[in-house]
Amino acid sequence: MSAVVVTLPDGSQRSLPAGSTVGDLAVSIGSRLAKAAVAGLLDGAEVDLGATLSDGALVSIITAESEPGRHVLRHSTAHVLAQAVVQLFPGAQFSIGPAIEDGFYYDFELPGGRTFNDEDLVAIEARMREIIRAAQPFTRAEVSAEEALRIFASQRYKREIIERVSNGAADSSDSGEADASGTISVYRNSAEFVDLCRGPHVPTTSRLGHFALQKVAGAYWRGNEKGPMLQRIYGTAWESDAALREHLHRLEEAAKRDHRKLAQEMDLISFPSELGGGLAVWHPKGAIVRKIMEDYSRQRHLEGDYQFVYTPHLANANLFAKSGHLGYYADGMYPPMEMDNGTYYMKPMNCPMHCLIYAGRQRSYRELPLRLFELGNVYRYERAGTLHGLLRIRGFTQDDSHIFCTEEQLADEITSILDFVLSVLRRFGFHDFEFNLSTRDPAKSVGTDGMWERATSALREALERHGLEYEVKDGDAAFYGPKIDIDVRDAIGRKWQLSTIQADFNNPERFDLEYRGADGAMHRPIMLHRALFGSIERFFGVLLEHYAGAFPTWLAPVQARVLPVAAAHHDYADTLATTLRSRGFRVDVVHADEQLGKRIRTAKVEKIPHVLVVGDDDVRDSTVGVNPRGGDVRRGVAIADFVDELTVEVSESIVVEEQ
RNA sequence: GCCGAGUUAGCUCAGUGGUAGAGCAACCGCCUUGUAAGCGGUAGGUCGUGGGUUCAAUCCCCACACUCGGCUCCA
Repeated sequence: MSAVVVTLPDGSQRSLPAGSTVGDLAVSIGSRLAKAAVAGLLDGAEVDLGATLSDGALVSIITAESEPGRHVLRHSTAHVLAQAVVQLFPGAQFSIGPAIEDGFYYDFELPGGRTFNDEDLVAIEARMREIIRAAQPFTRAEVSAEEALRIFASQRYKREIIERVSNGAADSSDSGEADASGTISVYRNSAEFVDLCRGPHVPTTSRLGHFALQKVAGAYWRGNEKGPMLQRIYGTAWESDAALREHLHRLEEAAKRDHRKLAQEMDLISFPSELGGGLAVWHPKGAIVRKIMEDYSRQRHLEGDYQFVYTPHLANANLFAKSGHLGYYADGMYPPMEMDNGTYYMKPMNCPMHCLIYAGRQRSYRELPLRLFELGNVYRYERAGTLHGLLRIRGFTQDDSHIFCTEEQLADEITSILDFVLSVLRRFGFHDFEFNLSTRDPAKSVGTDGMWERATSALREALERHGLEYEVKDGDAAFYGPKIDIDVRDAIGRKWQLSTIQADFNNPERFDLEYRGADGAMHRPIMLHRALFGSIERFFGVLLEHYAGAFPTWLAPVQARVLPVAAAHHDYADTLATTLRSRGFRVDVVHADEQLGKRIRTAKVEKIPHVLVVGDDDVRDSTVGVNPRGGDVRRGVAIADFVDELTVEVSESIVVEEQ
């Protein structure tokens, strides 16, 4: 009997009888590995455990605890979901069902336009568990397009995928169903259920089970909003019940940080429906935090040699025609207003107006880089279904700057902007960044190849000077130039896109911007768009979630609350508050109309950084009892000492994590 | 914009084809408080808005507004 020799990831070699499978290899290595195995990697390609080993292959085992392994579990669970739906809803069309981050989904179309409801999910989940208990094997077969079309004769979406694959027209939206080589494979896991799939899958449904169905949602077939709307069921699946529970717990924790909930509870911001969708009002406690953010931003921009400008909310349509916004983004703008001398629009961006300021007089190379800065209010008509608290809003404020510079200055300027951005974001408690470089989409862009190349390489150079890792997003740039987007990770690891630095050679052309060079000739400047917070509203929402409402002391709406133990201490408490306010701190007092324990609890629930309790001892000794958020109570602290501590804490923006 | 689910007291939520309830908050008393919920009472709602069905609608139907979960979009 002949043998195959394969190489493992550690470089060691193993010999197995010819015809052995990846699963046999796992068994030969060890029983624990065999138990954890869900698929294999054979010469770089993911395969089923049942795949036959080829001589000389490089093989590794994919286990359930790895991300690729969970991906397999999730994908297989999606198949079981489709099988359950097809059984429970005869005539259901099933389209695609990929694994996604933390879970999976599957898209269906039910006969007669029926939709899923919550009870359906319960029934579907029960049926899935029956299928899993039945330990049905996933059996792979490769078939011809003709045979696949016959197998899926009653499944219009599957037929469409098969036709695209066999025409060589498959794209990323077909991934998971078939591979780009045009090989069509199907997986059968019972007599009555077969699905079109590239694989790999777990060997039997018994390997699944640590899953939960989560929600139903509409989703367009192939993501095309002109196409049919399918019913999507989302679920999550893990390698163990412990991992599943942990994931569900993480979701609960994230829900507790929801900025909309916190904004309501903490009386920071609201969205009165009388005002209209996507429009927020800032209540006093939200507004003071915003003011501090803005004051800090202004201070940093002054230090950074930016010049402040102000521009109106409305502008004549001619301006937006000139800037190209009406051509490219009219759908995202509020509808026009007809006025006596023309048509006006709410501004969706500040840049056209900043261009007018630049163009207002002749400019010299000696003025460049010219950095204009504005906290500019803009209005964008976001479609009704896309609004999302402060994170997607129709009226917002950009910390917007437009920098006009020469092409030679570009790389230096971007380099210093990167320093500036990261320094500001760190002050707000973000330390984990990811950078994306978006490049040209030739189908949707203006400017010459040379300009795009030079601007893109300037952005790249700035990233590389800082030694920053970055991902290139091909074709993601705006129509007017390449950009760097900066994502941050928050306290619980979620990613938020915040800052952006964008090169623009379109607006300088459109506005015919020029400067007199050292050579005496006129030259065209390059413009950079740059926002750090992006939108103040959105940034505030992200901060709320990042800190779970427990703002660091420098940002907290109320930095300290004074609680007199009894009415006899009211005067002392009021005097203490006045003293602290005179030192620039935000302090309030709650008199002894309720018991102390109750008032302390209220202050803690409000996440106030310092609760100051004053009683007889304090009146006698000019001291204060300090109860910090997340720290230990100290009695008898001298007022002067507390003022010093608070001063240091605010200036160093020490973050006191909530317990 | 599309699919689905919602909207009841200031907040969080029960509830019913015969015009509504809890907890917290508010207000008023009592308690005089030393580090995370003291006790009692009072008040508070055109049940999102507008139509329709019905003897009767907060409940059923339709439209609209807003919210939520997705899809699509995001300069």
